[in-house]
Amino acid sequence: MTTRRATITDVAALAGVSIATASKALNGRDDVRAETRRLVLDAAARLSFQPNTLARGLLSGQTHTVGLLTGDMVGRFGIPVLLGAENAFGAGEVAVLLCDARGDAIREQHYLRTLLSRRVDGLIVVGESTNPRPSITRNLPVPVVYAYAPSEDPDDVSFVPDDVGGARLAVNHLIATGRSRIAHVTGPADYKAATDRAEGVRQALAEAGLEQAGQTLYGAWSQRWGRHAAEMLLMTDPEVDAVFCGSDQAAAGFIEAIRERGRRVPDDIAVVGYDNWEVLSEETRPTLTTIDPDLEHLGHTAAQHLFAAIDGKATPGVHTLPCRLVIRDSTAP
Amino acid sequence: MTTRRATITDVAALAGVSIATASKALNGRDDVRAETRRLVLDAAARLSFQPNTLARGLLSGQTHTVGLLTGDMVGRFGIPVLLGAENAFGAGEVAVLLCDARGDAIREQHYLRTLLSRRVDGLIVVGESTNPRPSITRNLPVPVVYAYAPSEDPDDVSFVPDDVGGARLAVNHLIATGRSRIAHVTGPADYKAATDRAEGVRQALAEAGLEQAGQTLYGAWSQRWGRHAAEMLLMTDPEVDAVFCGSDQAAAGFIEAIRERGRRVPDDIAVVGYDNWEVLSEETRPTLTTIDPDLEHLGHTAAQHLFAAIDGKATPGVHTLPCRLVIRDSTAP
DNA sequence: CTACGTTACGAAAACCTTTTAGGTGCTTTC
DNA sequence: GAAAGCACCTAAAAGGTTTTCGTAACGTAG
Repeated sequence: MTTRRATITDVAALAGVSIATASKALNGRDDVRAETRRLVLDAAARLSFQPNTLARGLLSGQTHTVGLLTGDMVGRFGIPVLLGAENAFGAGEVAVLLCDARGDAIREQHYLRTLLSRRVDGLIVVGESTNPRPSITRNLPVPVVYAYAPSEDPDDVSFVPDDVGGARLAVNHLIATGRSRIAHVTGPADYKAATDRAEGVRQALAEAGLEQAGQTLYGAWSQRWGRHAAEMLLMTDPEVDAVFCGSDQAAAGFIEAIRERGRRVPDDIAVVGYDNWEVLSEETRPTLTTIDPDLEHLGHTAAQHLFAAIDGKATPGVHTLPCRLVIRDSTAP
Repeated sequence: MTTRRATITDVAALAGVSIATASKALNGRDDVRAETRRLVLDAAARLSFQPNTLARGLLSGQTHTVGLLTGDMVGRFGIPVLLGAENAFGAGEVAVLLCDARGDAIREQHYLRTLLSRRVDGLIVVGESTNPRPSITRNLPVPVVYAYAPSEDPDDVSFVPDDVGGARLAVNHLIATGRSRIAHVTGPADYKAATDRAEGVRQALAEAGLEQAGQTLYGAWSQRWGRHAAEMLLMTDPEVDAVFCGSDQAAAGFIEAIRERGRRVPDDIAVVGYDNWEVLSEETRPTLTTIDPDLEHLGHTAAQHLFAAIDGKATPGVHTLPCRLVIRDSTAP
């Protein structure tokens, strides 16, 4: 099994040429006769030669490798971002070094050193919430792009989903389907995602000249909170005809609870969720209209801008990426 | 920002010693006076020197990098395995190159070449189901470990969860809490996970001298199927007093459907799920007793055995790792 | 004083590839 | 017939680090 791997020297020797010629033949450069090239290629194939990327990188200073530093991969939101990024890199012949710091700043520093000593060409930092996070860009010899969680430093390059816009999409859809008593149930108030979405609700209702039904109910992202919020809302605002929930989980709980109390969805109350987490949004009864933050696309975009930054064309600032409305049965007319 | 990075030559020059001495000082070898070492370390710190891992790897032939080749990361099961592996590697100063082949054999070959040309020390292949997958080990110059999906070649090193044992755990728990009319609802019959669990059910019931309530119901892994199966089961075997579901999703649907038909959980019917997918198992009412396949541990173990294989101590064969029973309210006595 | 051992350091080779700067033999041009 | 141009190839350097071996200085034993 572990026979020494063939080097370009072996290939050159077998082909009967110098290593310089072998290199040129293998890399498709001209200055080499067609017949000679065939000779070299044959030799390479016979030895199943694979160029040593390390040597190449050592020479060129470019490793075609990027570091993917995630704060906490256990959560649900980092994964699609990571996936989109990996996809974009893979297509560009760039390899991805994965580092999960697990929310530990010490570990993050450690990984950062590791990545730099491996001479990555760039870094992408994926957060688990949209709350801004400390910048690591200072004094770094490589470009950095932040995805999902933006950097606290506005001069860094960050990509975040447009939570305000997503909420507006949801509310406008509810208005368009004839609802006018619209409530908002969402996650903890210390999540920027929650306050941003609440702001989007405010904007959309104001533009339509409508009053929000009750206060925004901040709680948790869970199904349990959705059930609880439903009970509260049916007591305080019984005439509500639509609810926009800040997560699909809350929406699922909400639907479950109001169904048990005999309200029909969407006939009595229309419900919109957030995240388009399909294991939930396609399994509720009725299936759930929701906002898809398009995280895979976000990861992809972040990766592409990292490429640009590596080529010296950075685009500083916090870039906001649009969400999509996915209409299902919980708001059907 | 992009000032040239310091090399060991710069450090040596600043410290006024040769690069050989600098190297020895930095790597903690003896043959260097304490005072000289301090000089070198100071110089390194002042230049914020970071050794170039590429150069080191080129020389030693060891890159301290492993490839993580996943078949399809979109799914739910690969992620925890990957996480466990990443964790084990990170602790061992080994970096992880992440490649998601997205179920495409061509892409997998491409990634494989990439990884080999980057001179990874080893490879870990993470599958998305427990169905055996084609081996890639043939003629590879580095060791490979398969996690979750075993290799078709029994001489390879594979780690899989013990689905038979997990099912036995579930059924024995039901028997221990006094149930005797136990049914089994699970996923598609072309999943080894489904047939293995069905076999575990058969074994546990046989050992206890009990008959299974009805046939094993093969269907899907979804909530929808759980609901559907509940309706079928209440028709054909109304006296059933416990159900073991092959997934938490099916169990959630099952509970929902029988609650709507007035059966109480666990009083009338006890329910056990599979996967311990906490967003579901802790949100059902009542919360769900389930089998935790301990996938993070599986990934961790696979990584450790890859280390061993790199050191020449491979452990061929398919290794089966135990699952854990997590008791919650859906089976409480 | 010679022979030898020890300690601390330096010179140079090695790892593998790409690129630069020639070099050789041939054909074309005036 | 000489100069110039062309096509094809090679030697050597460069990239950053580790390691092996050599060397110098110094002390100790004979």
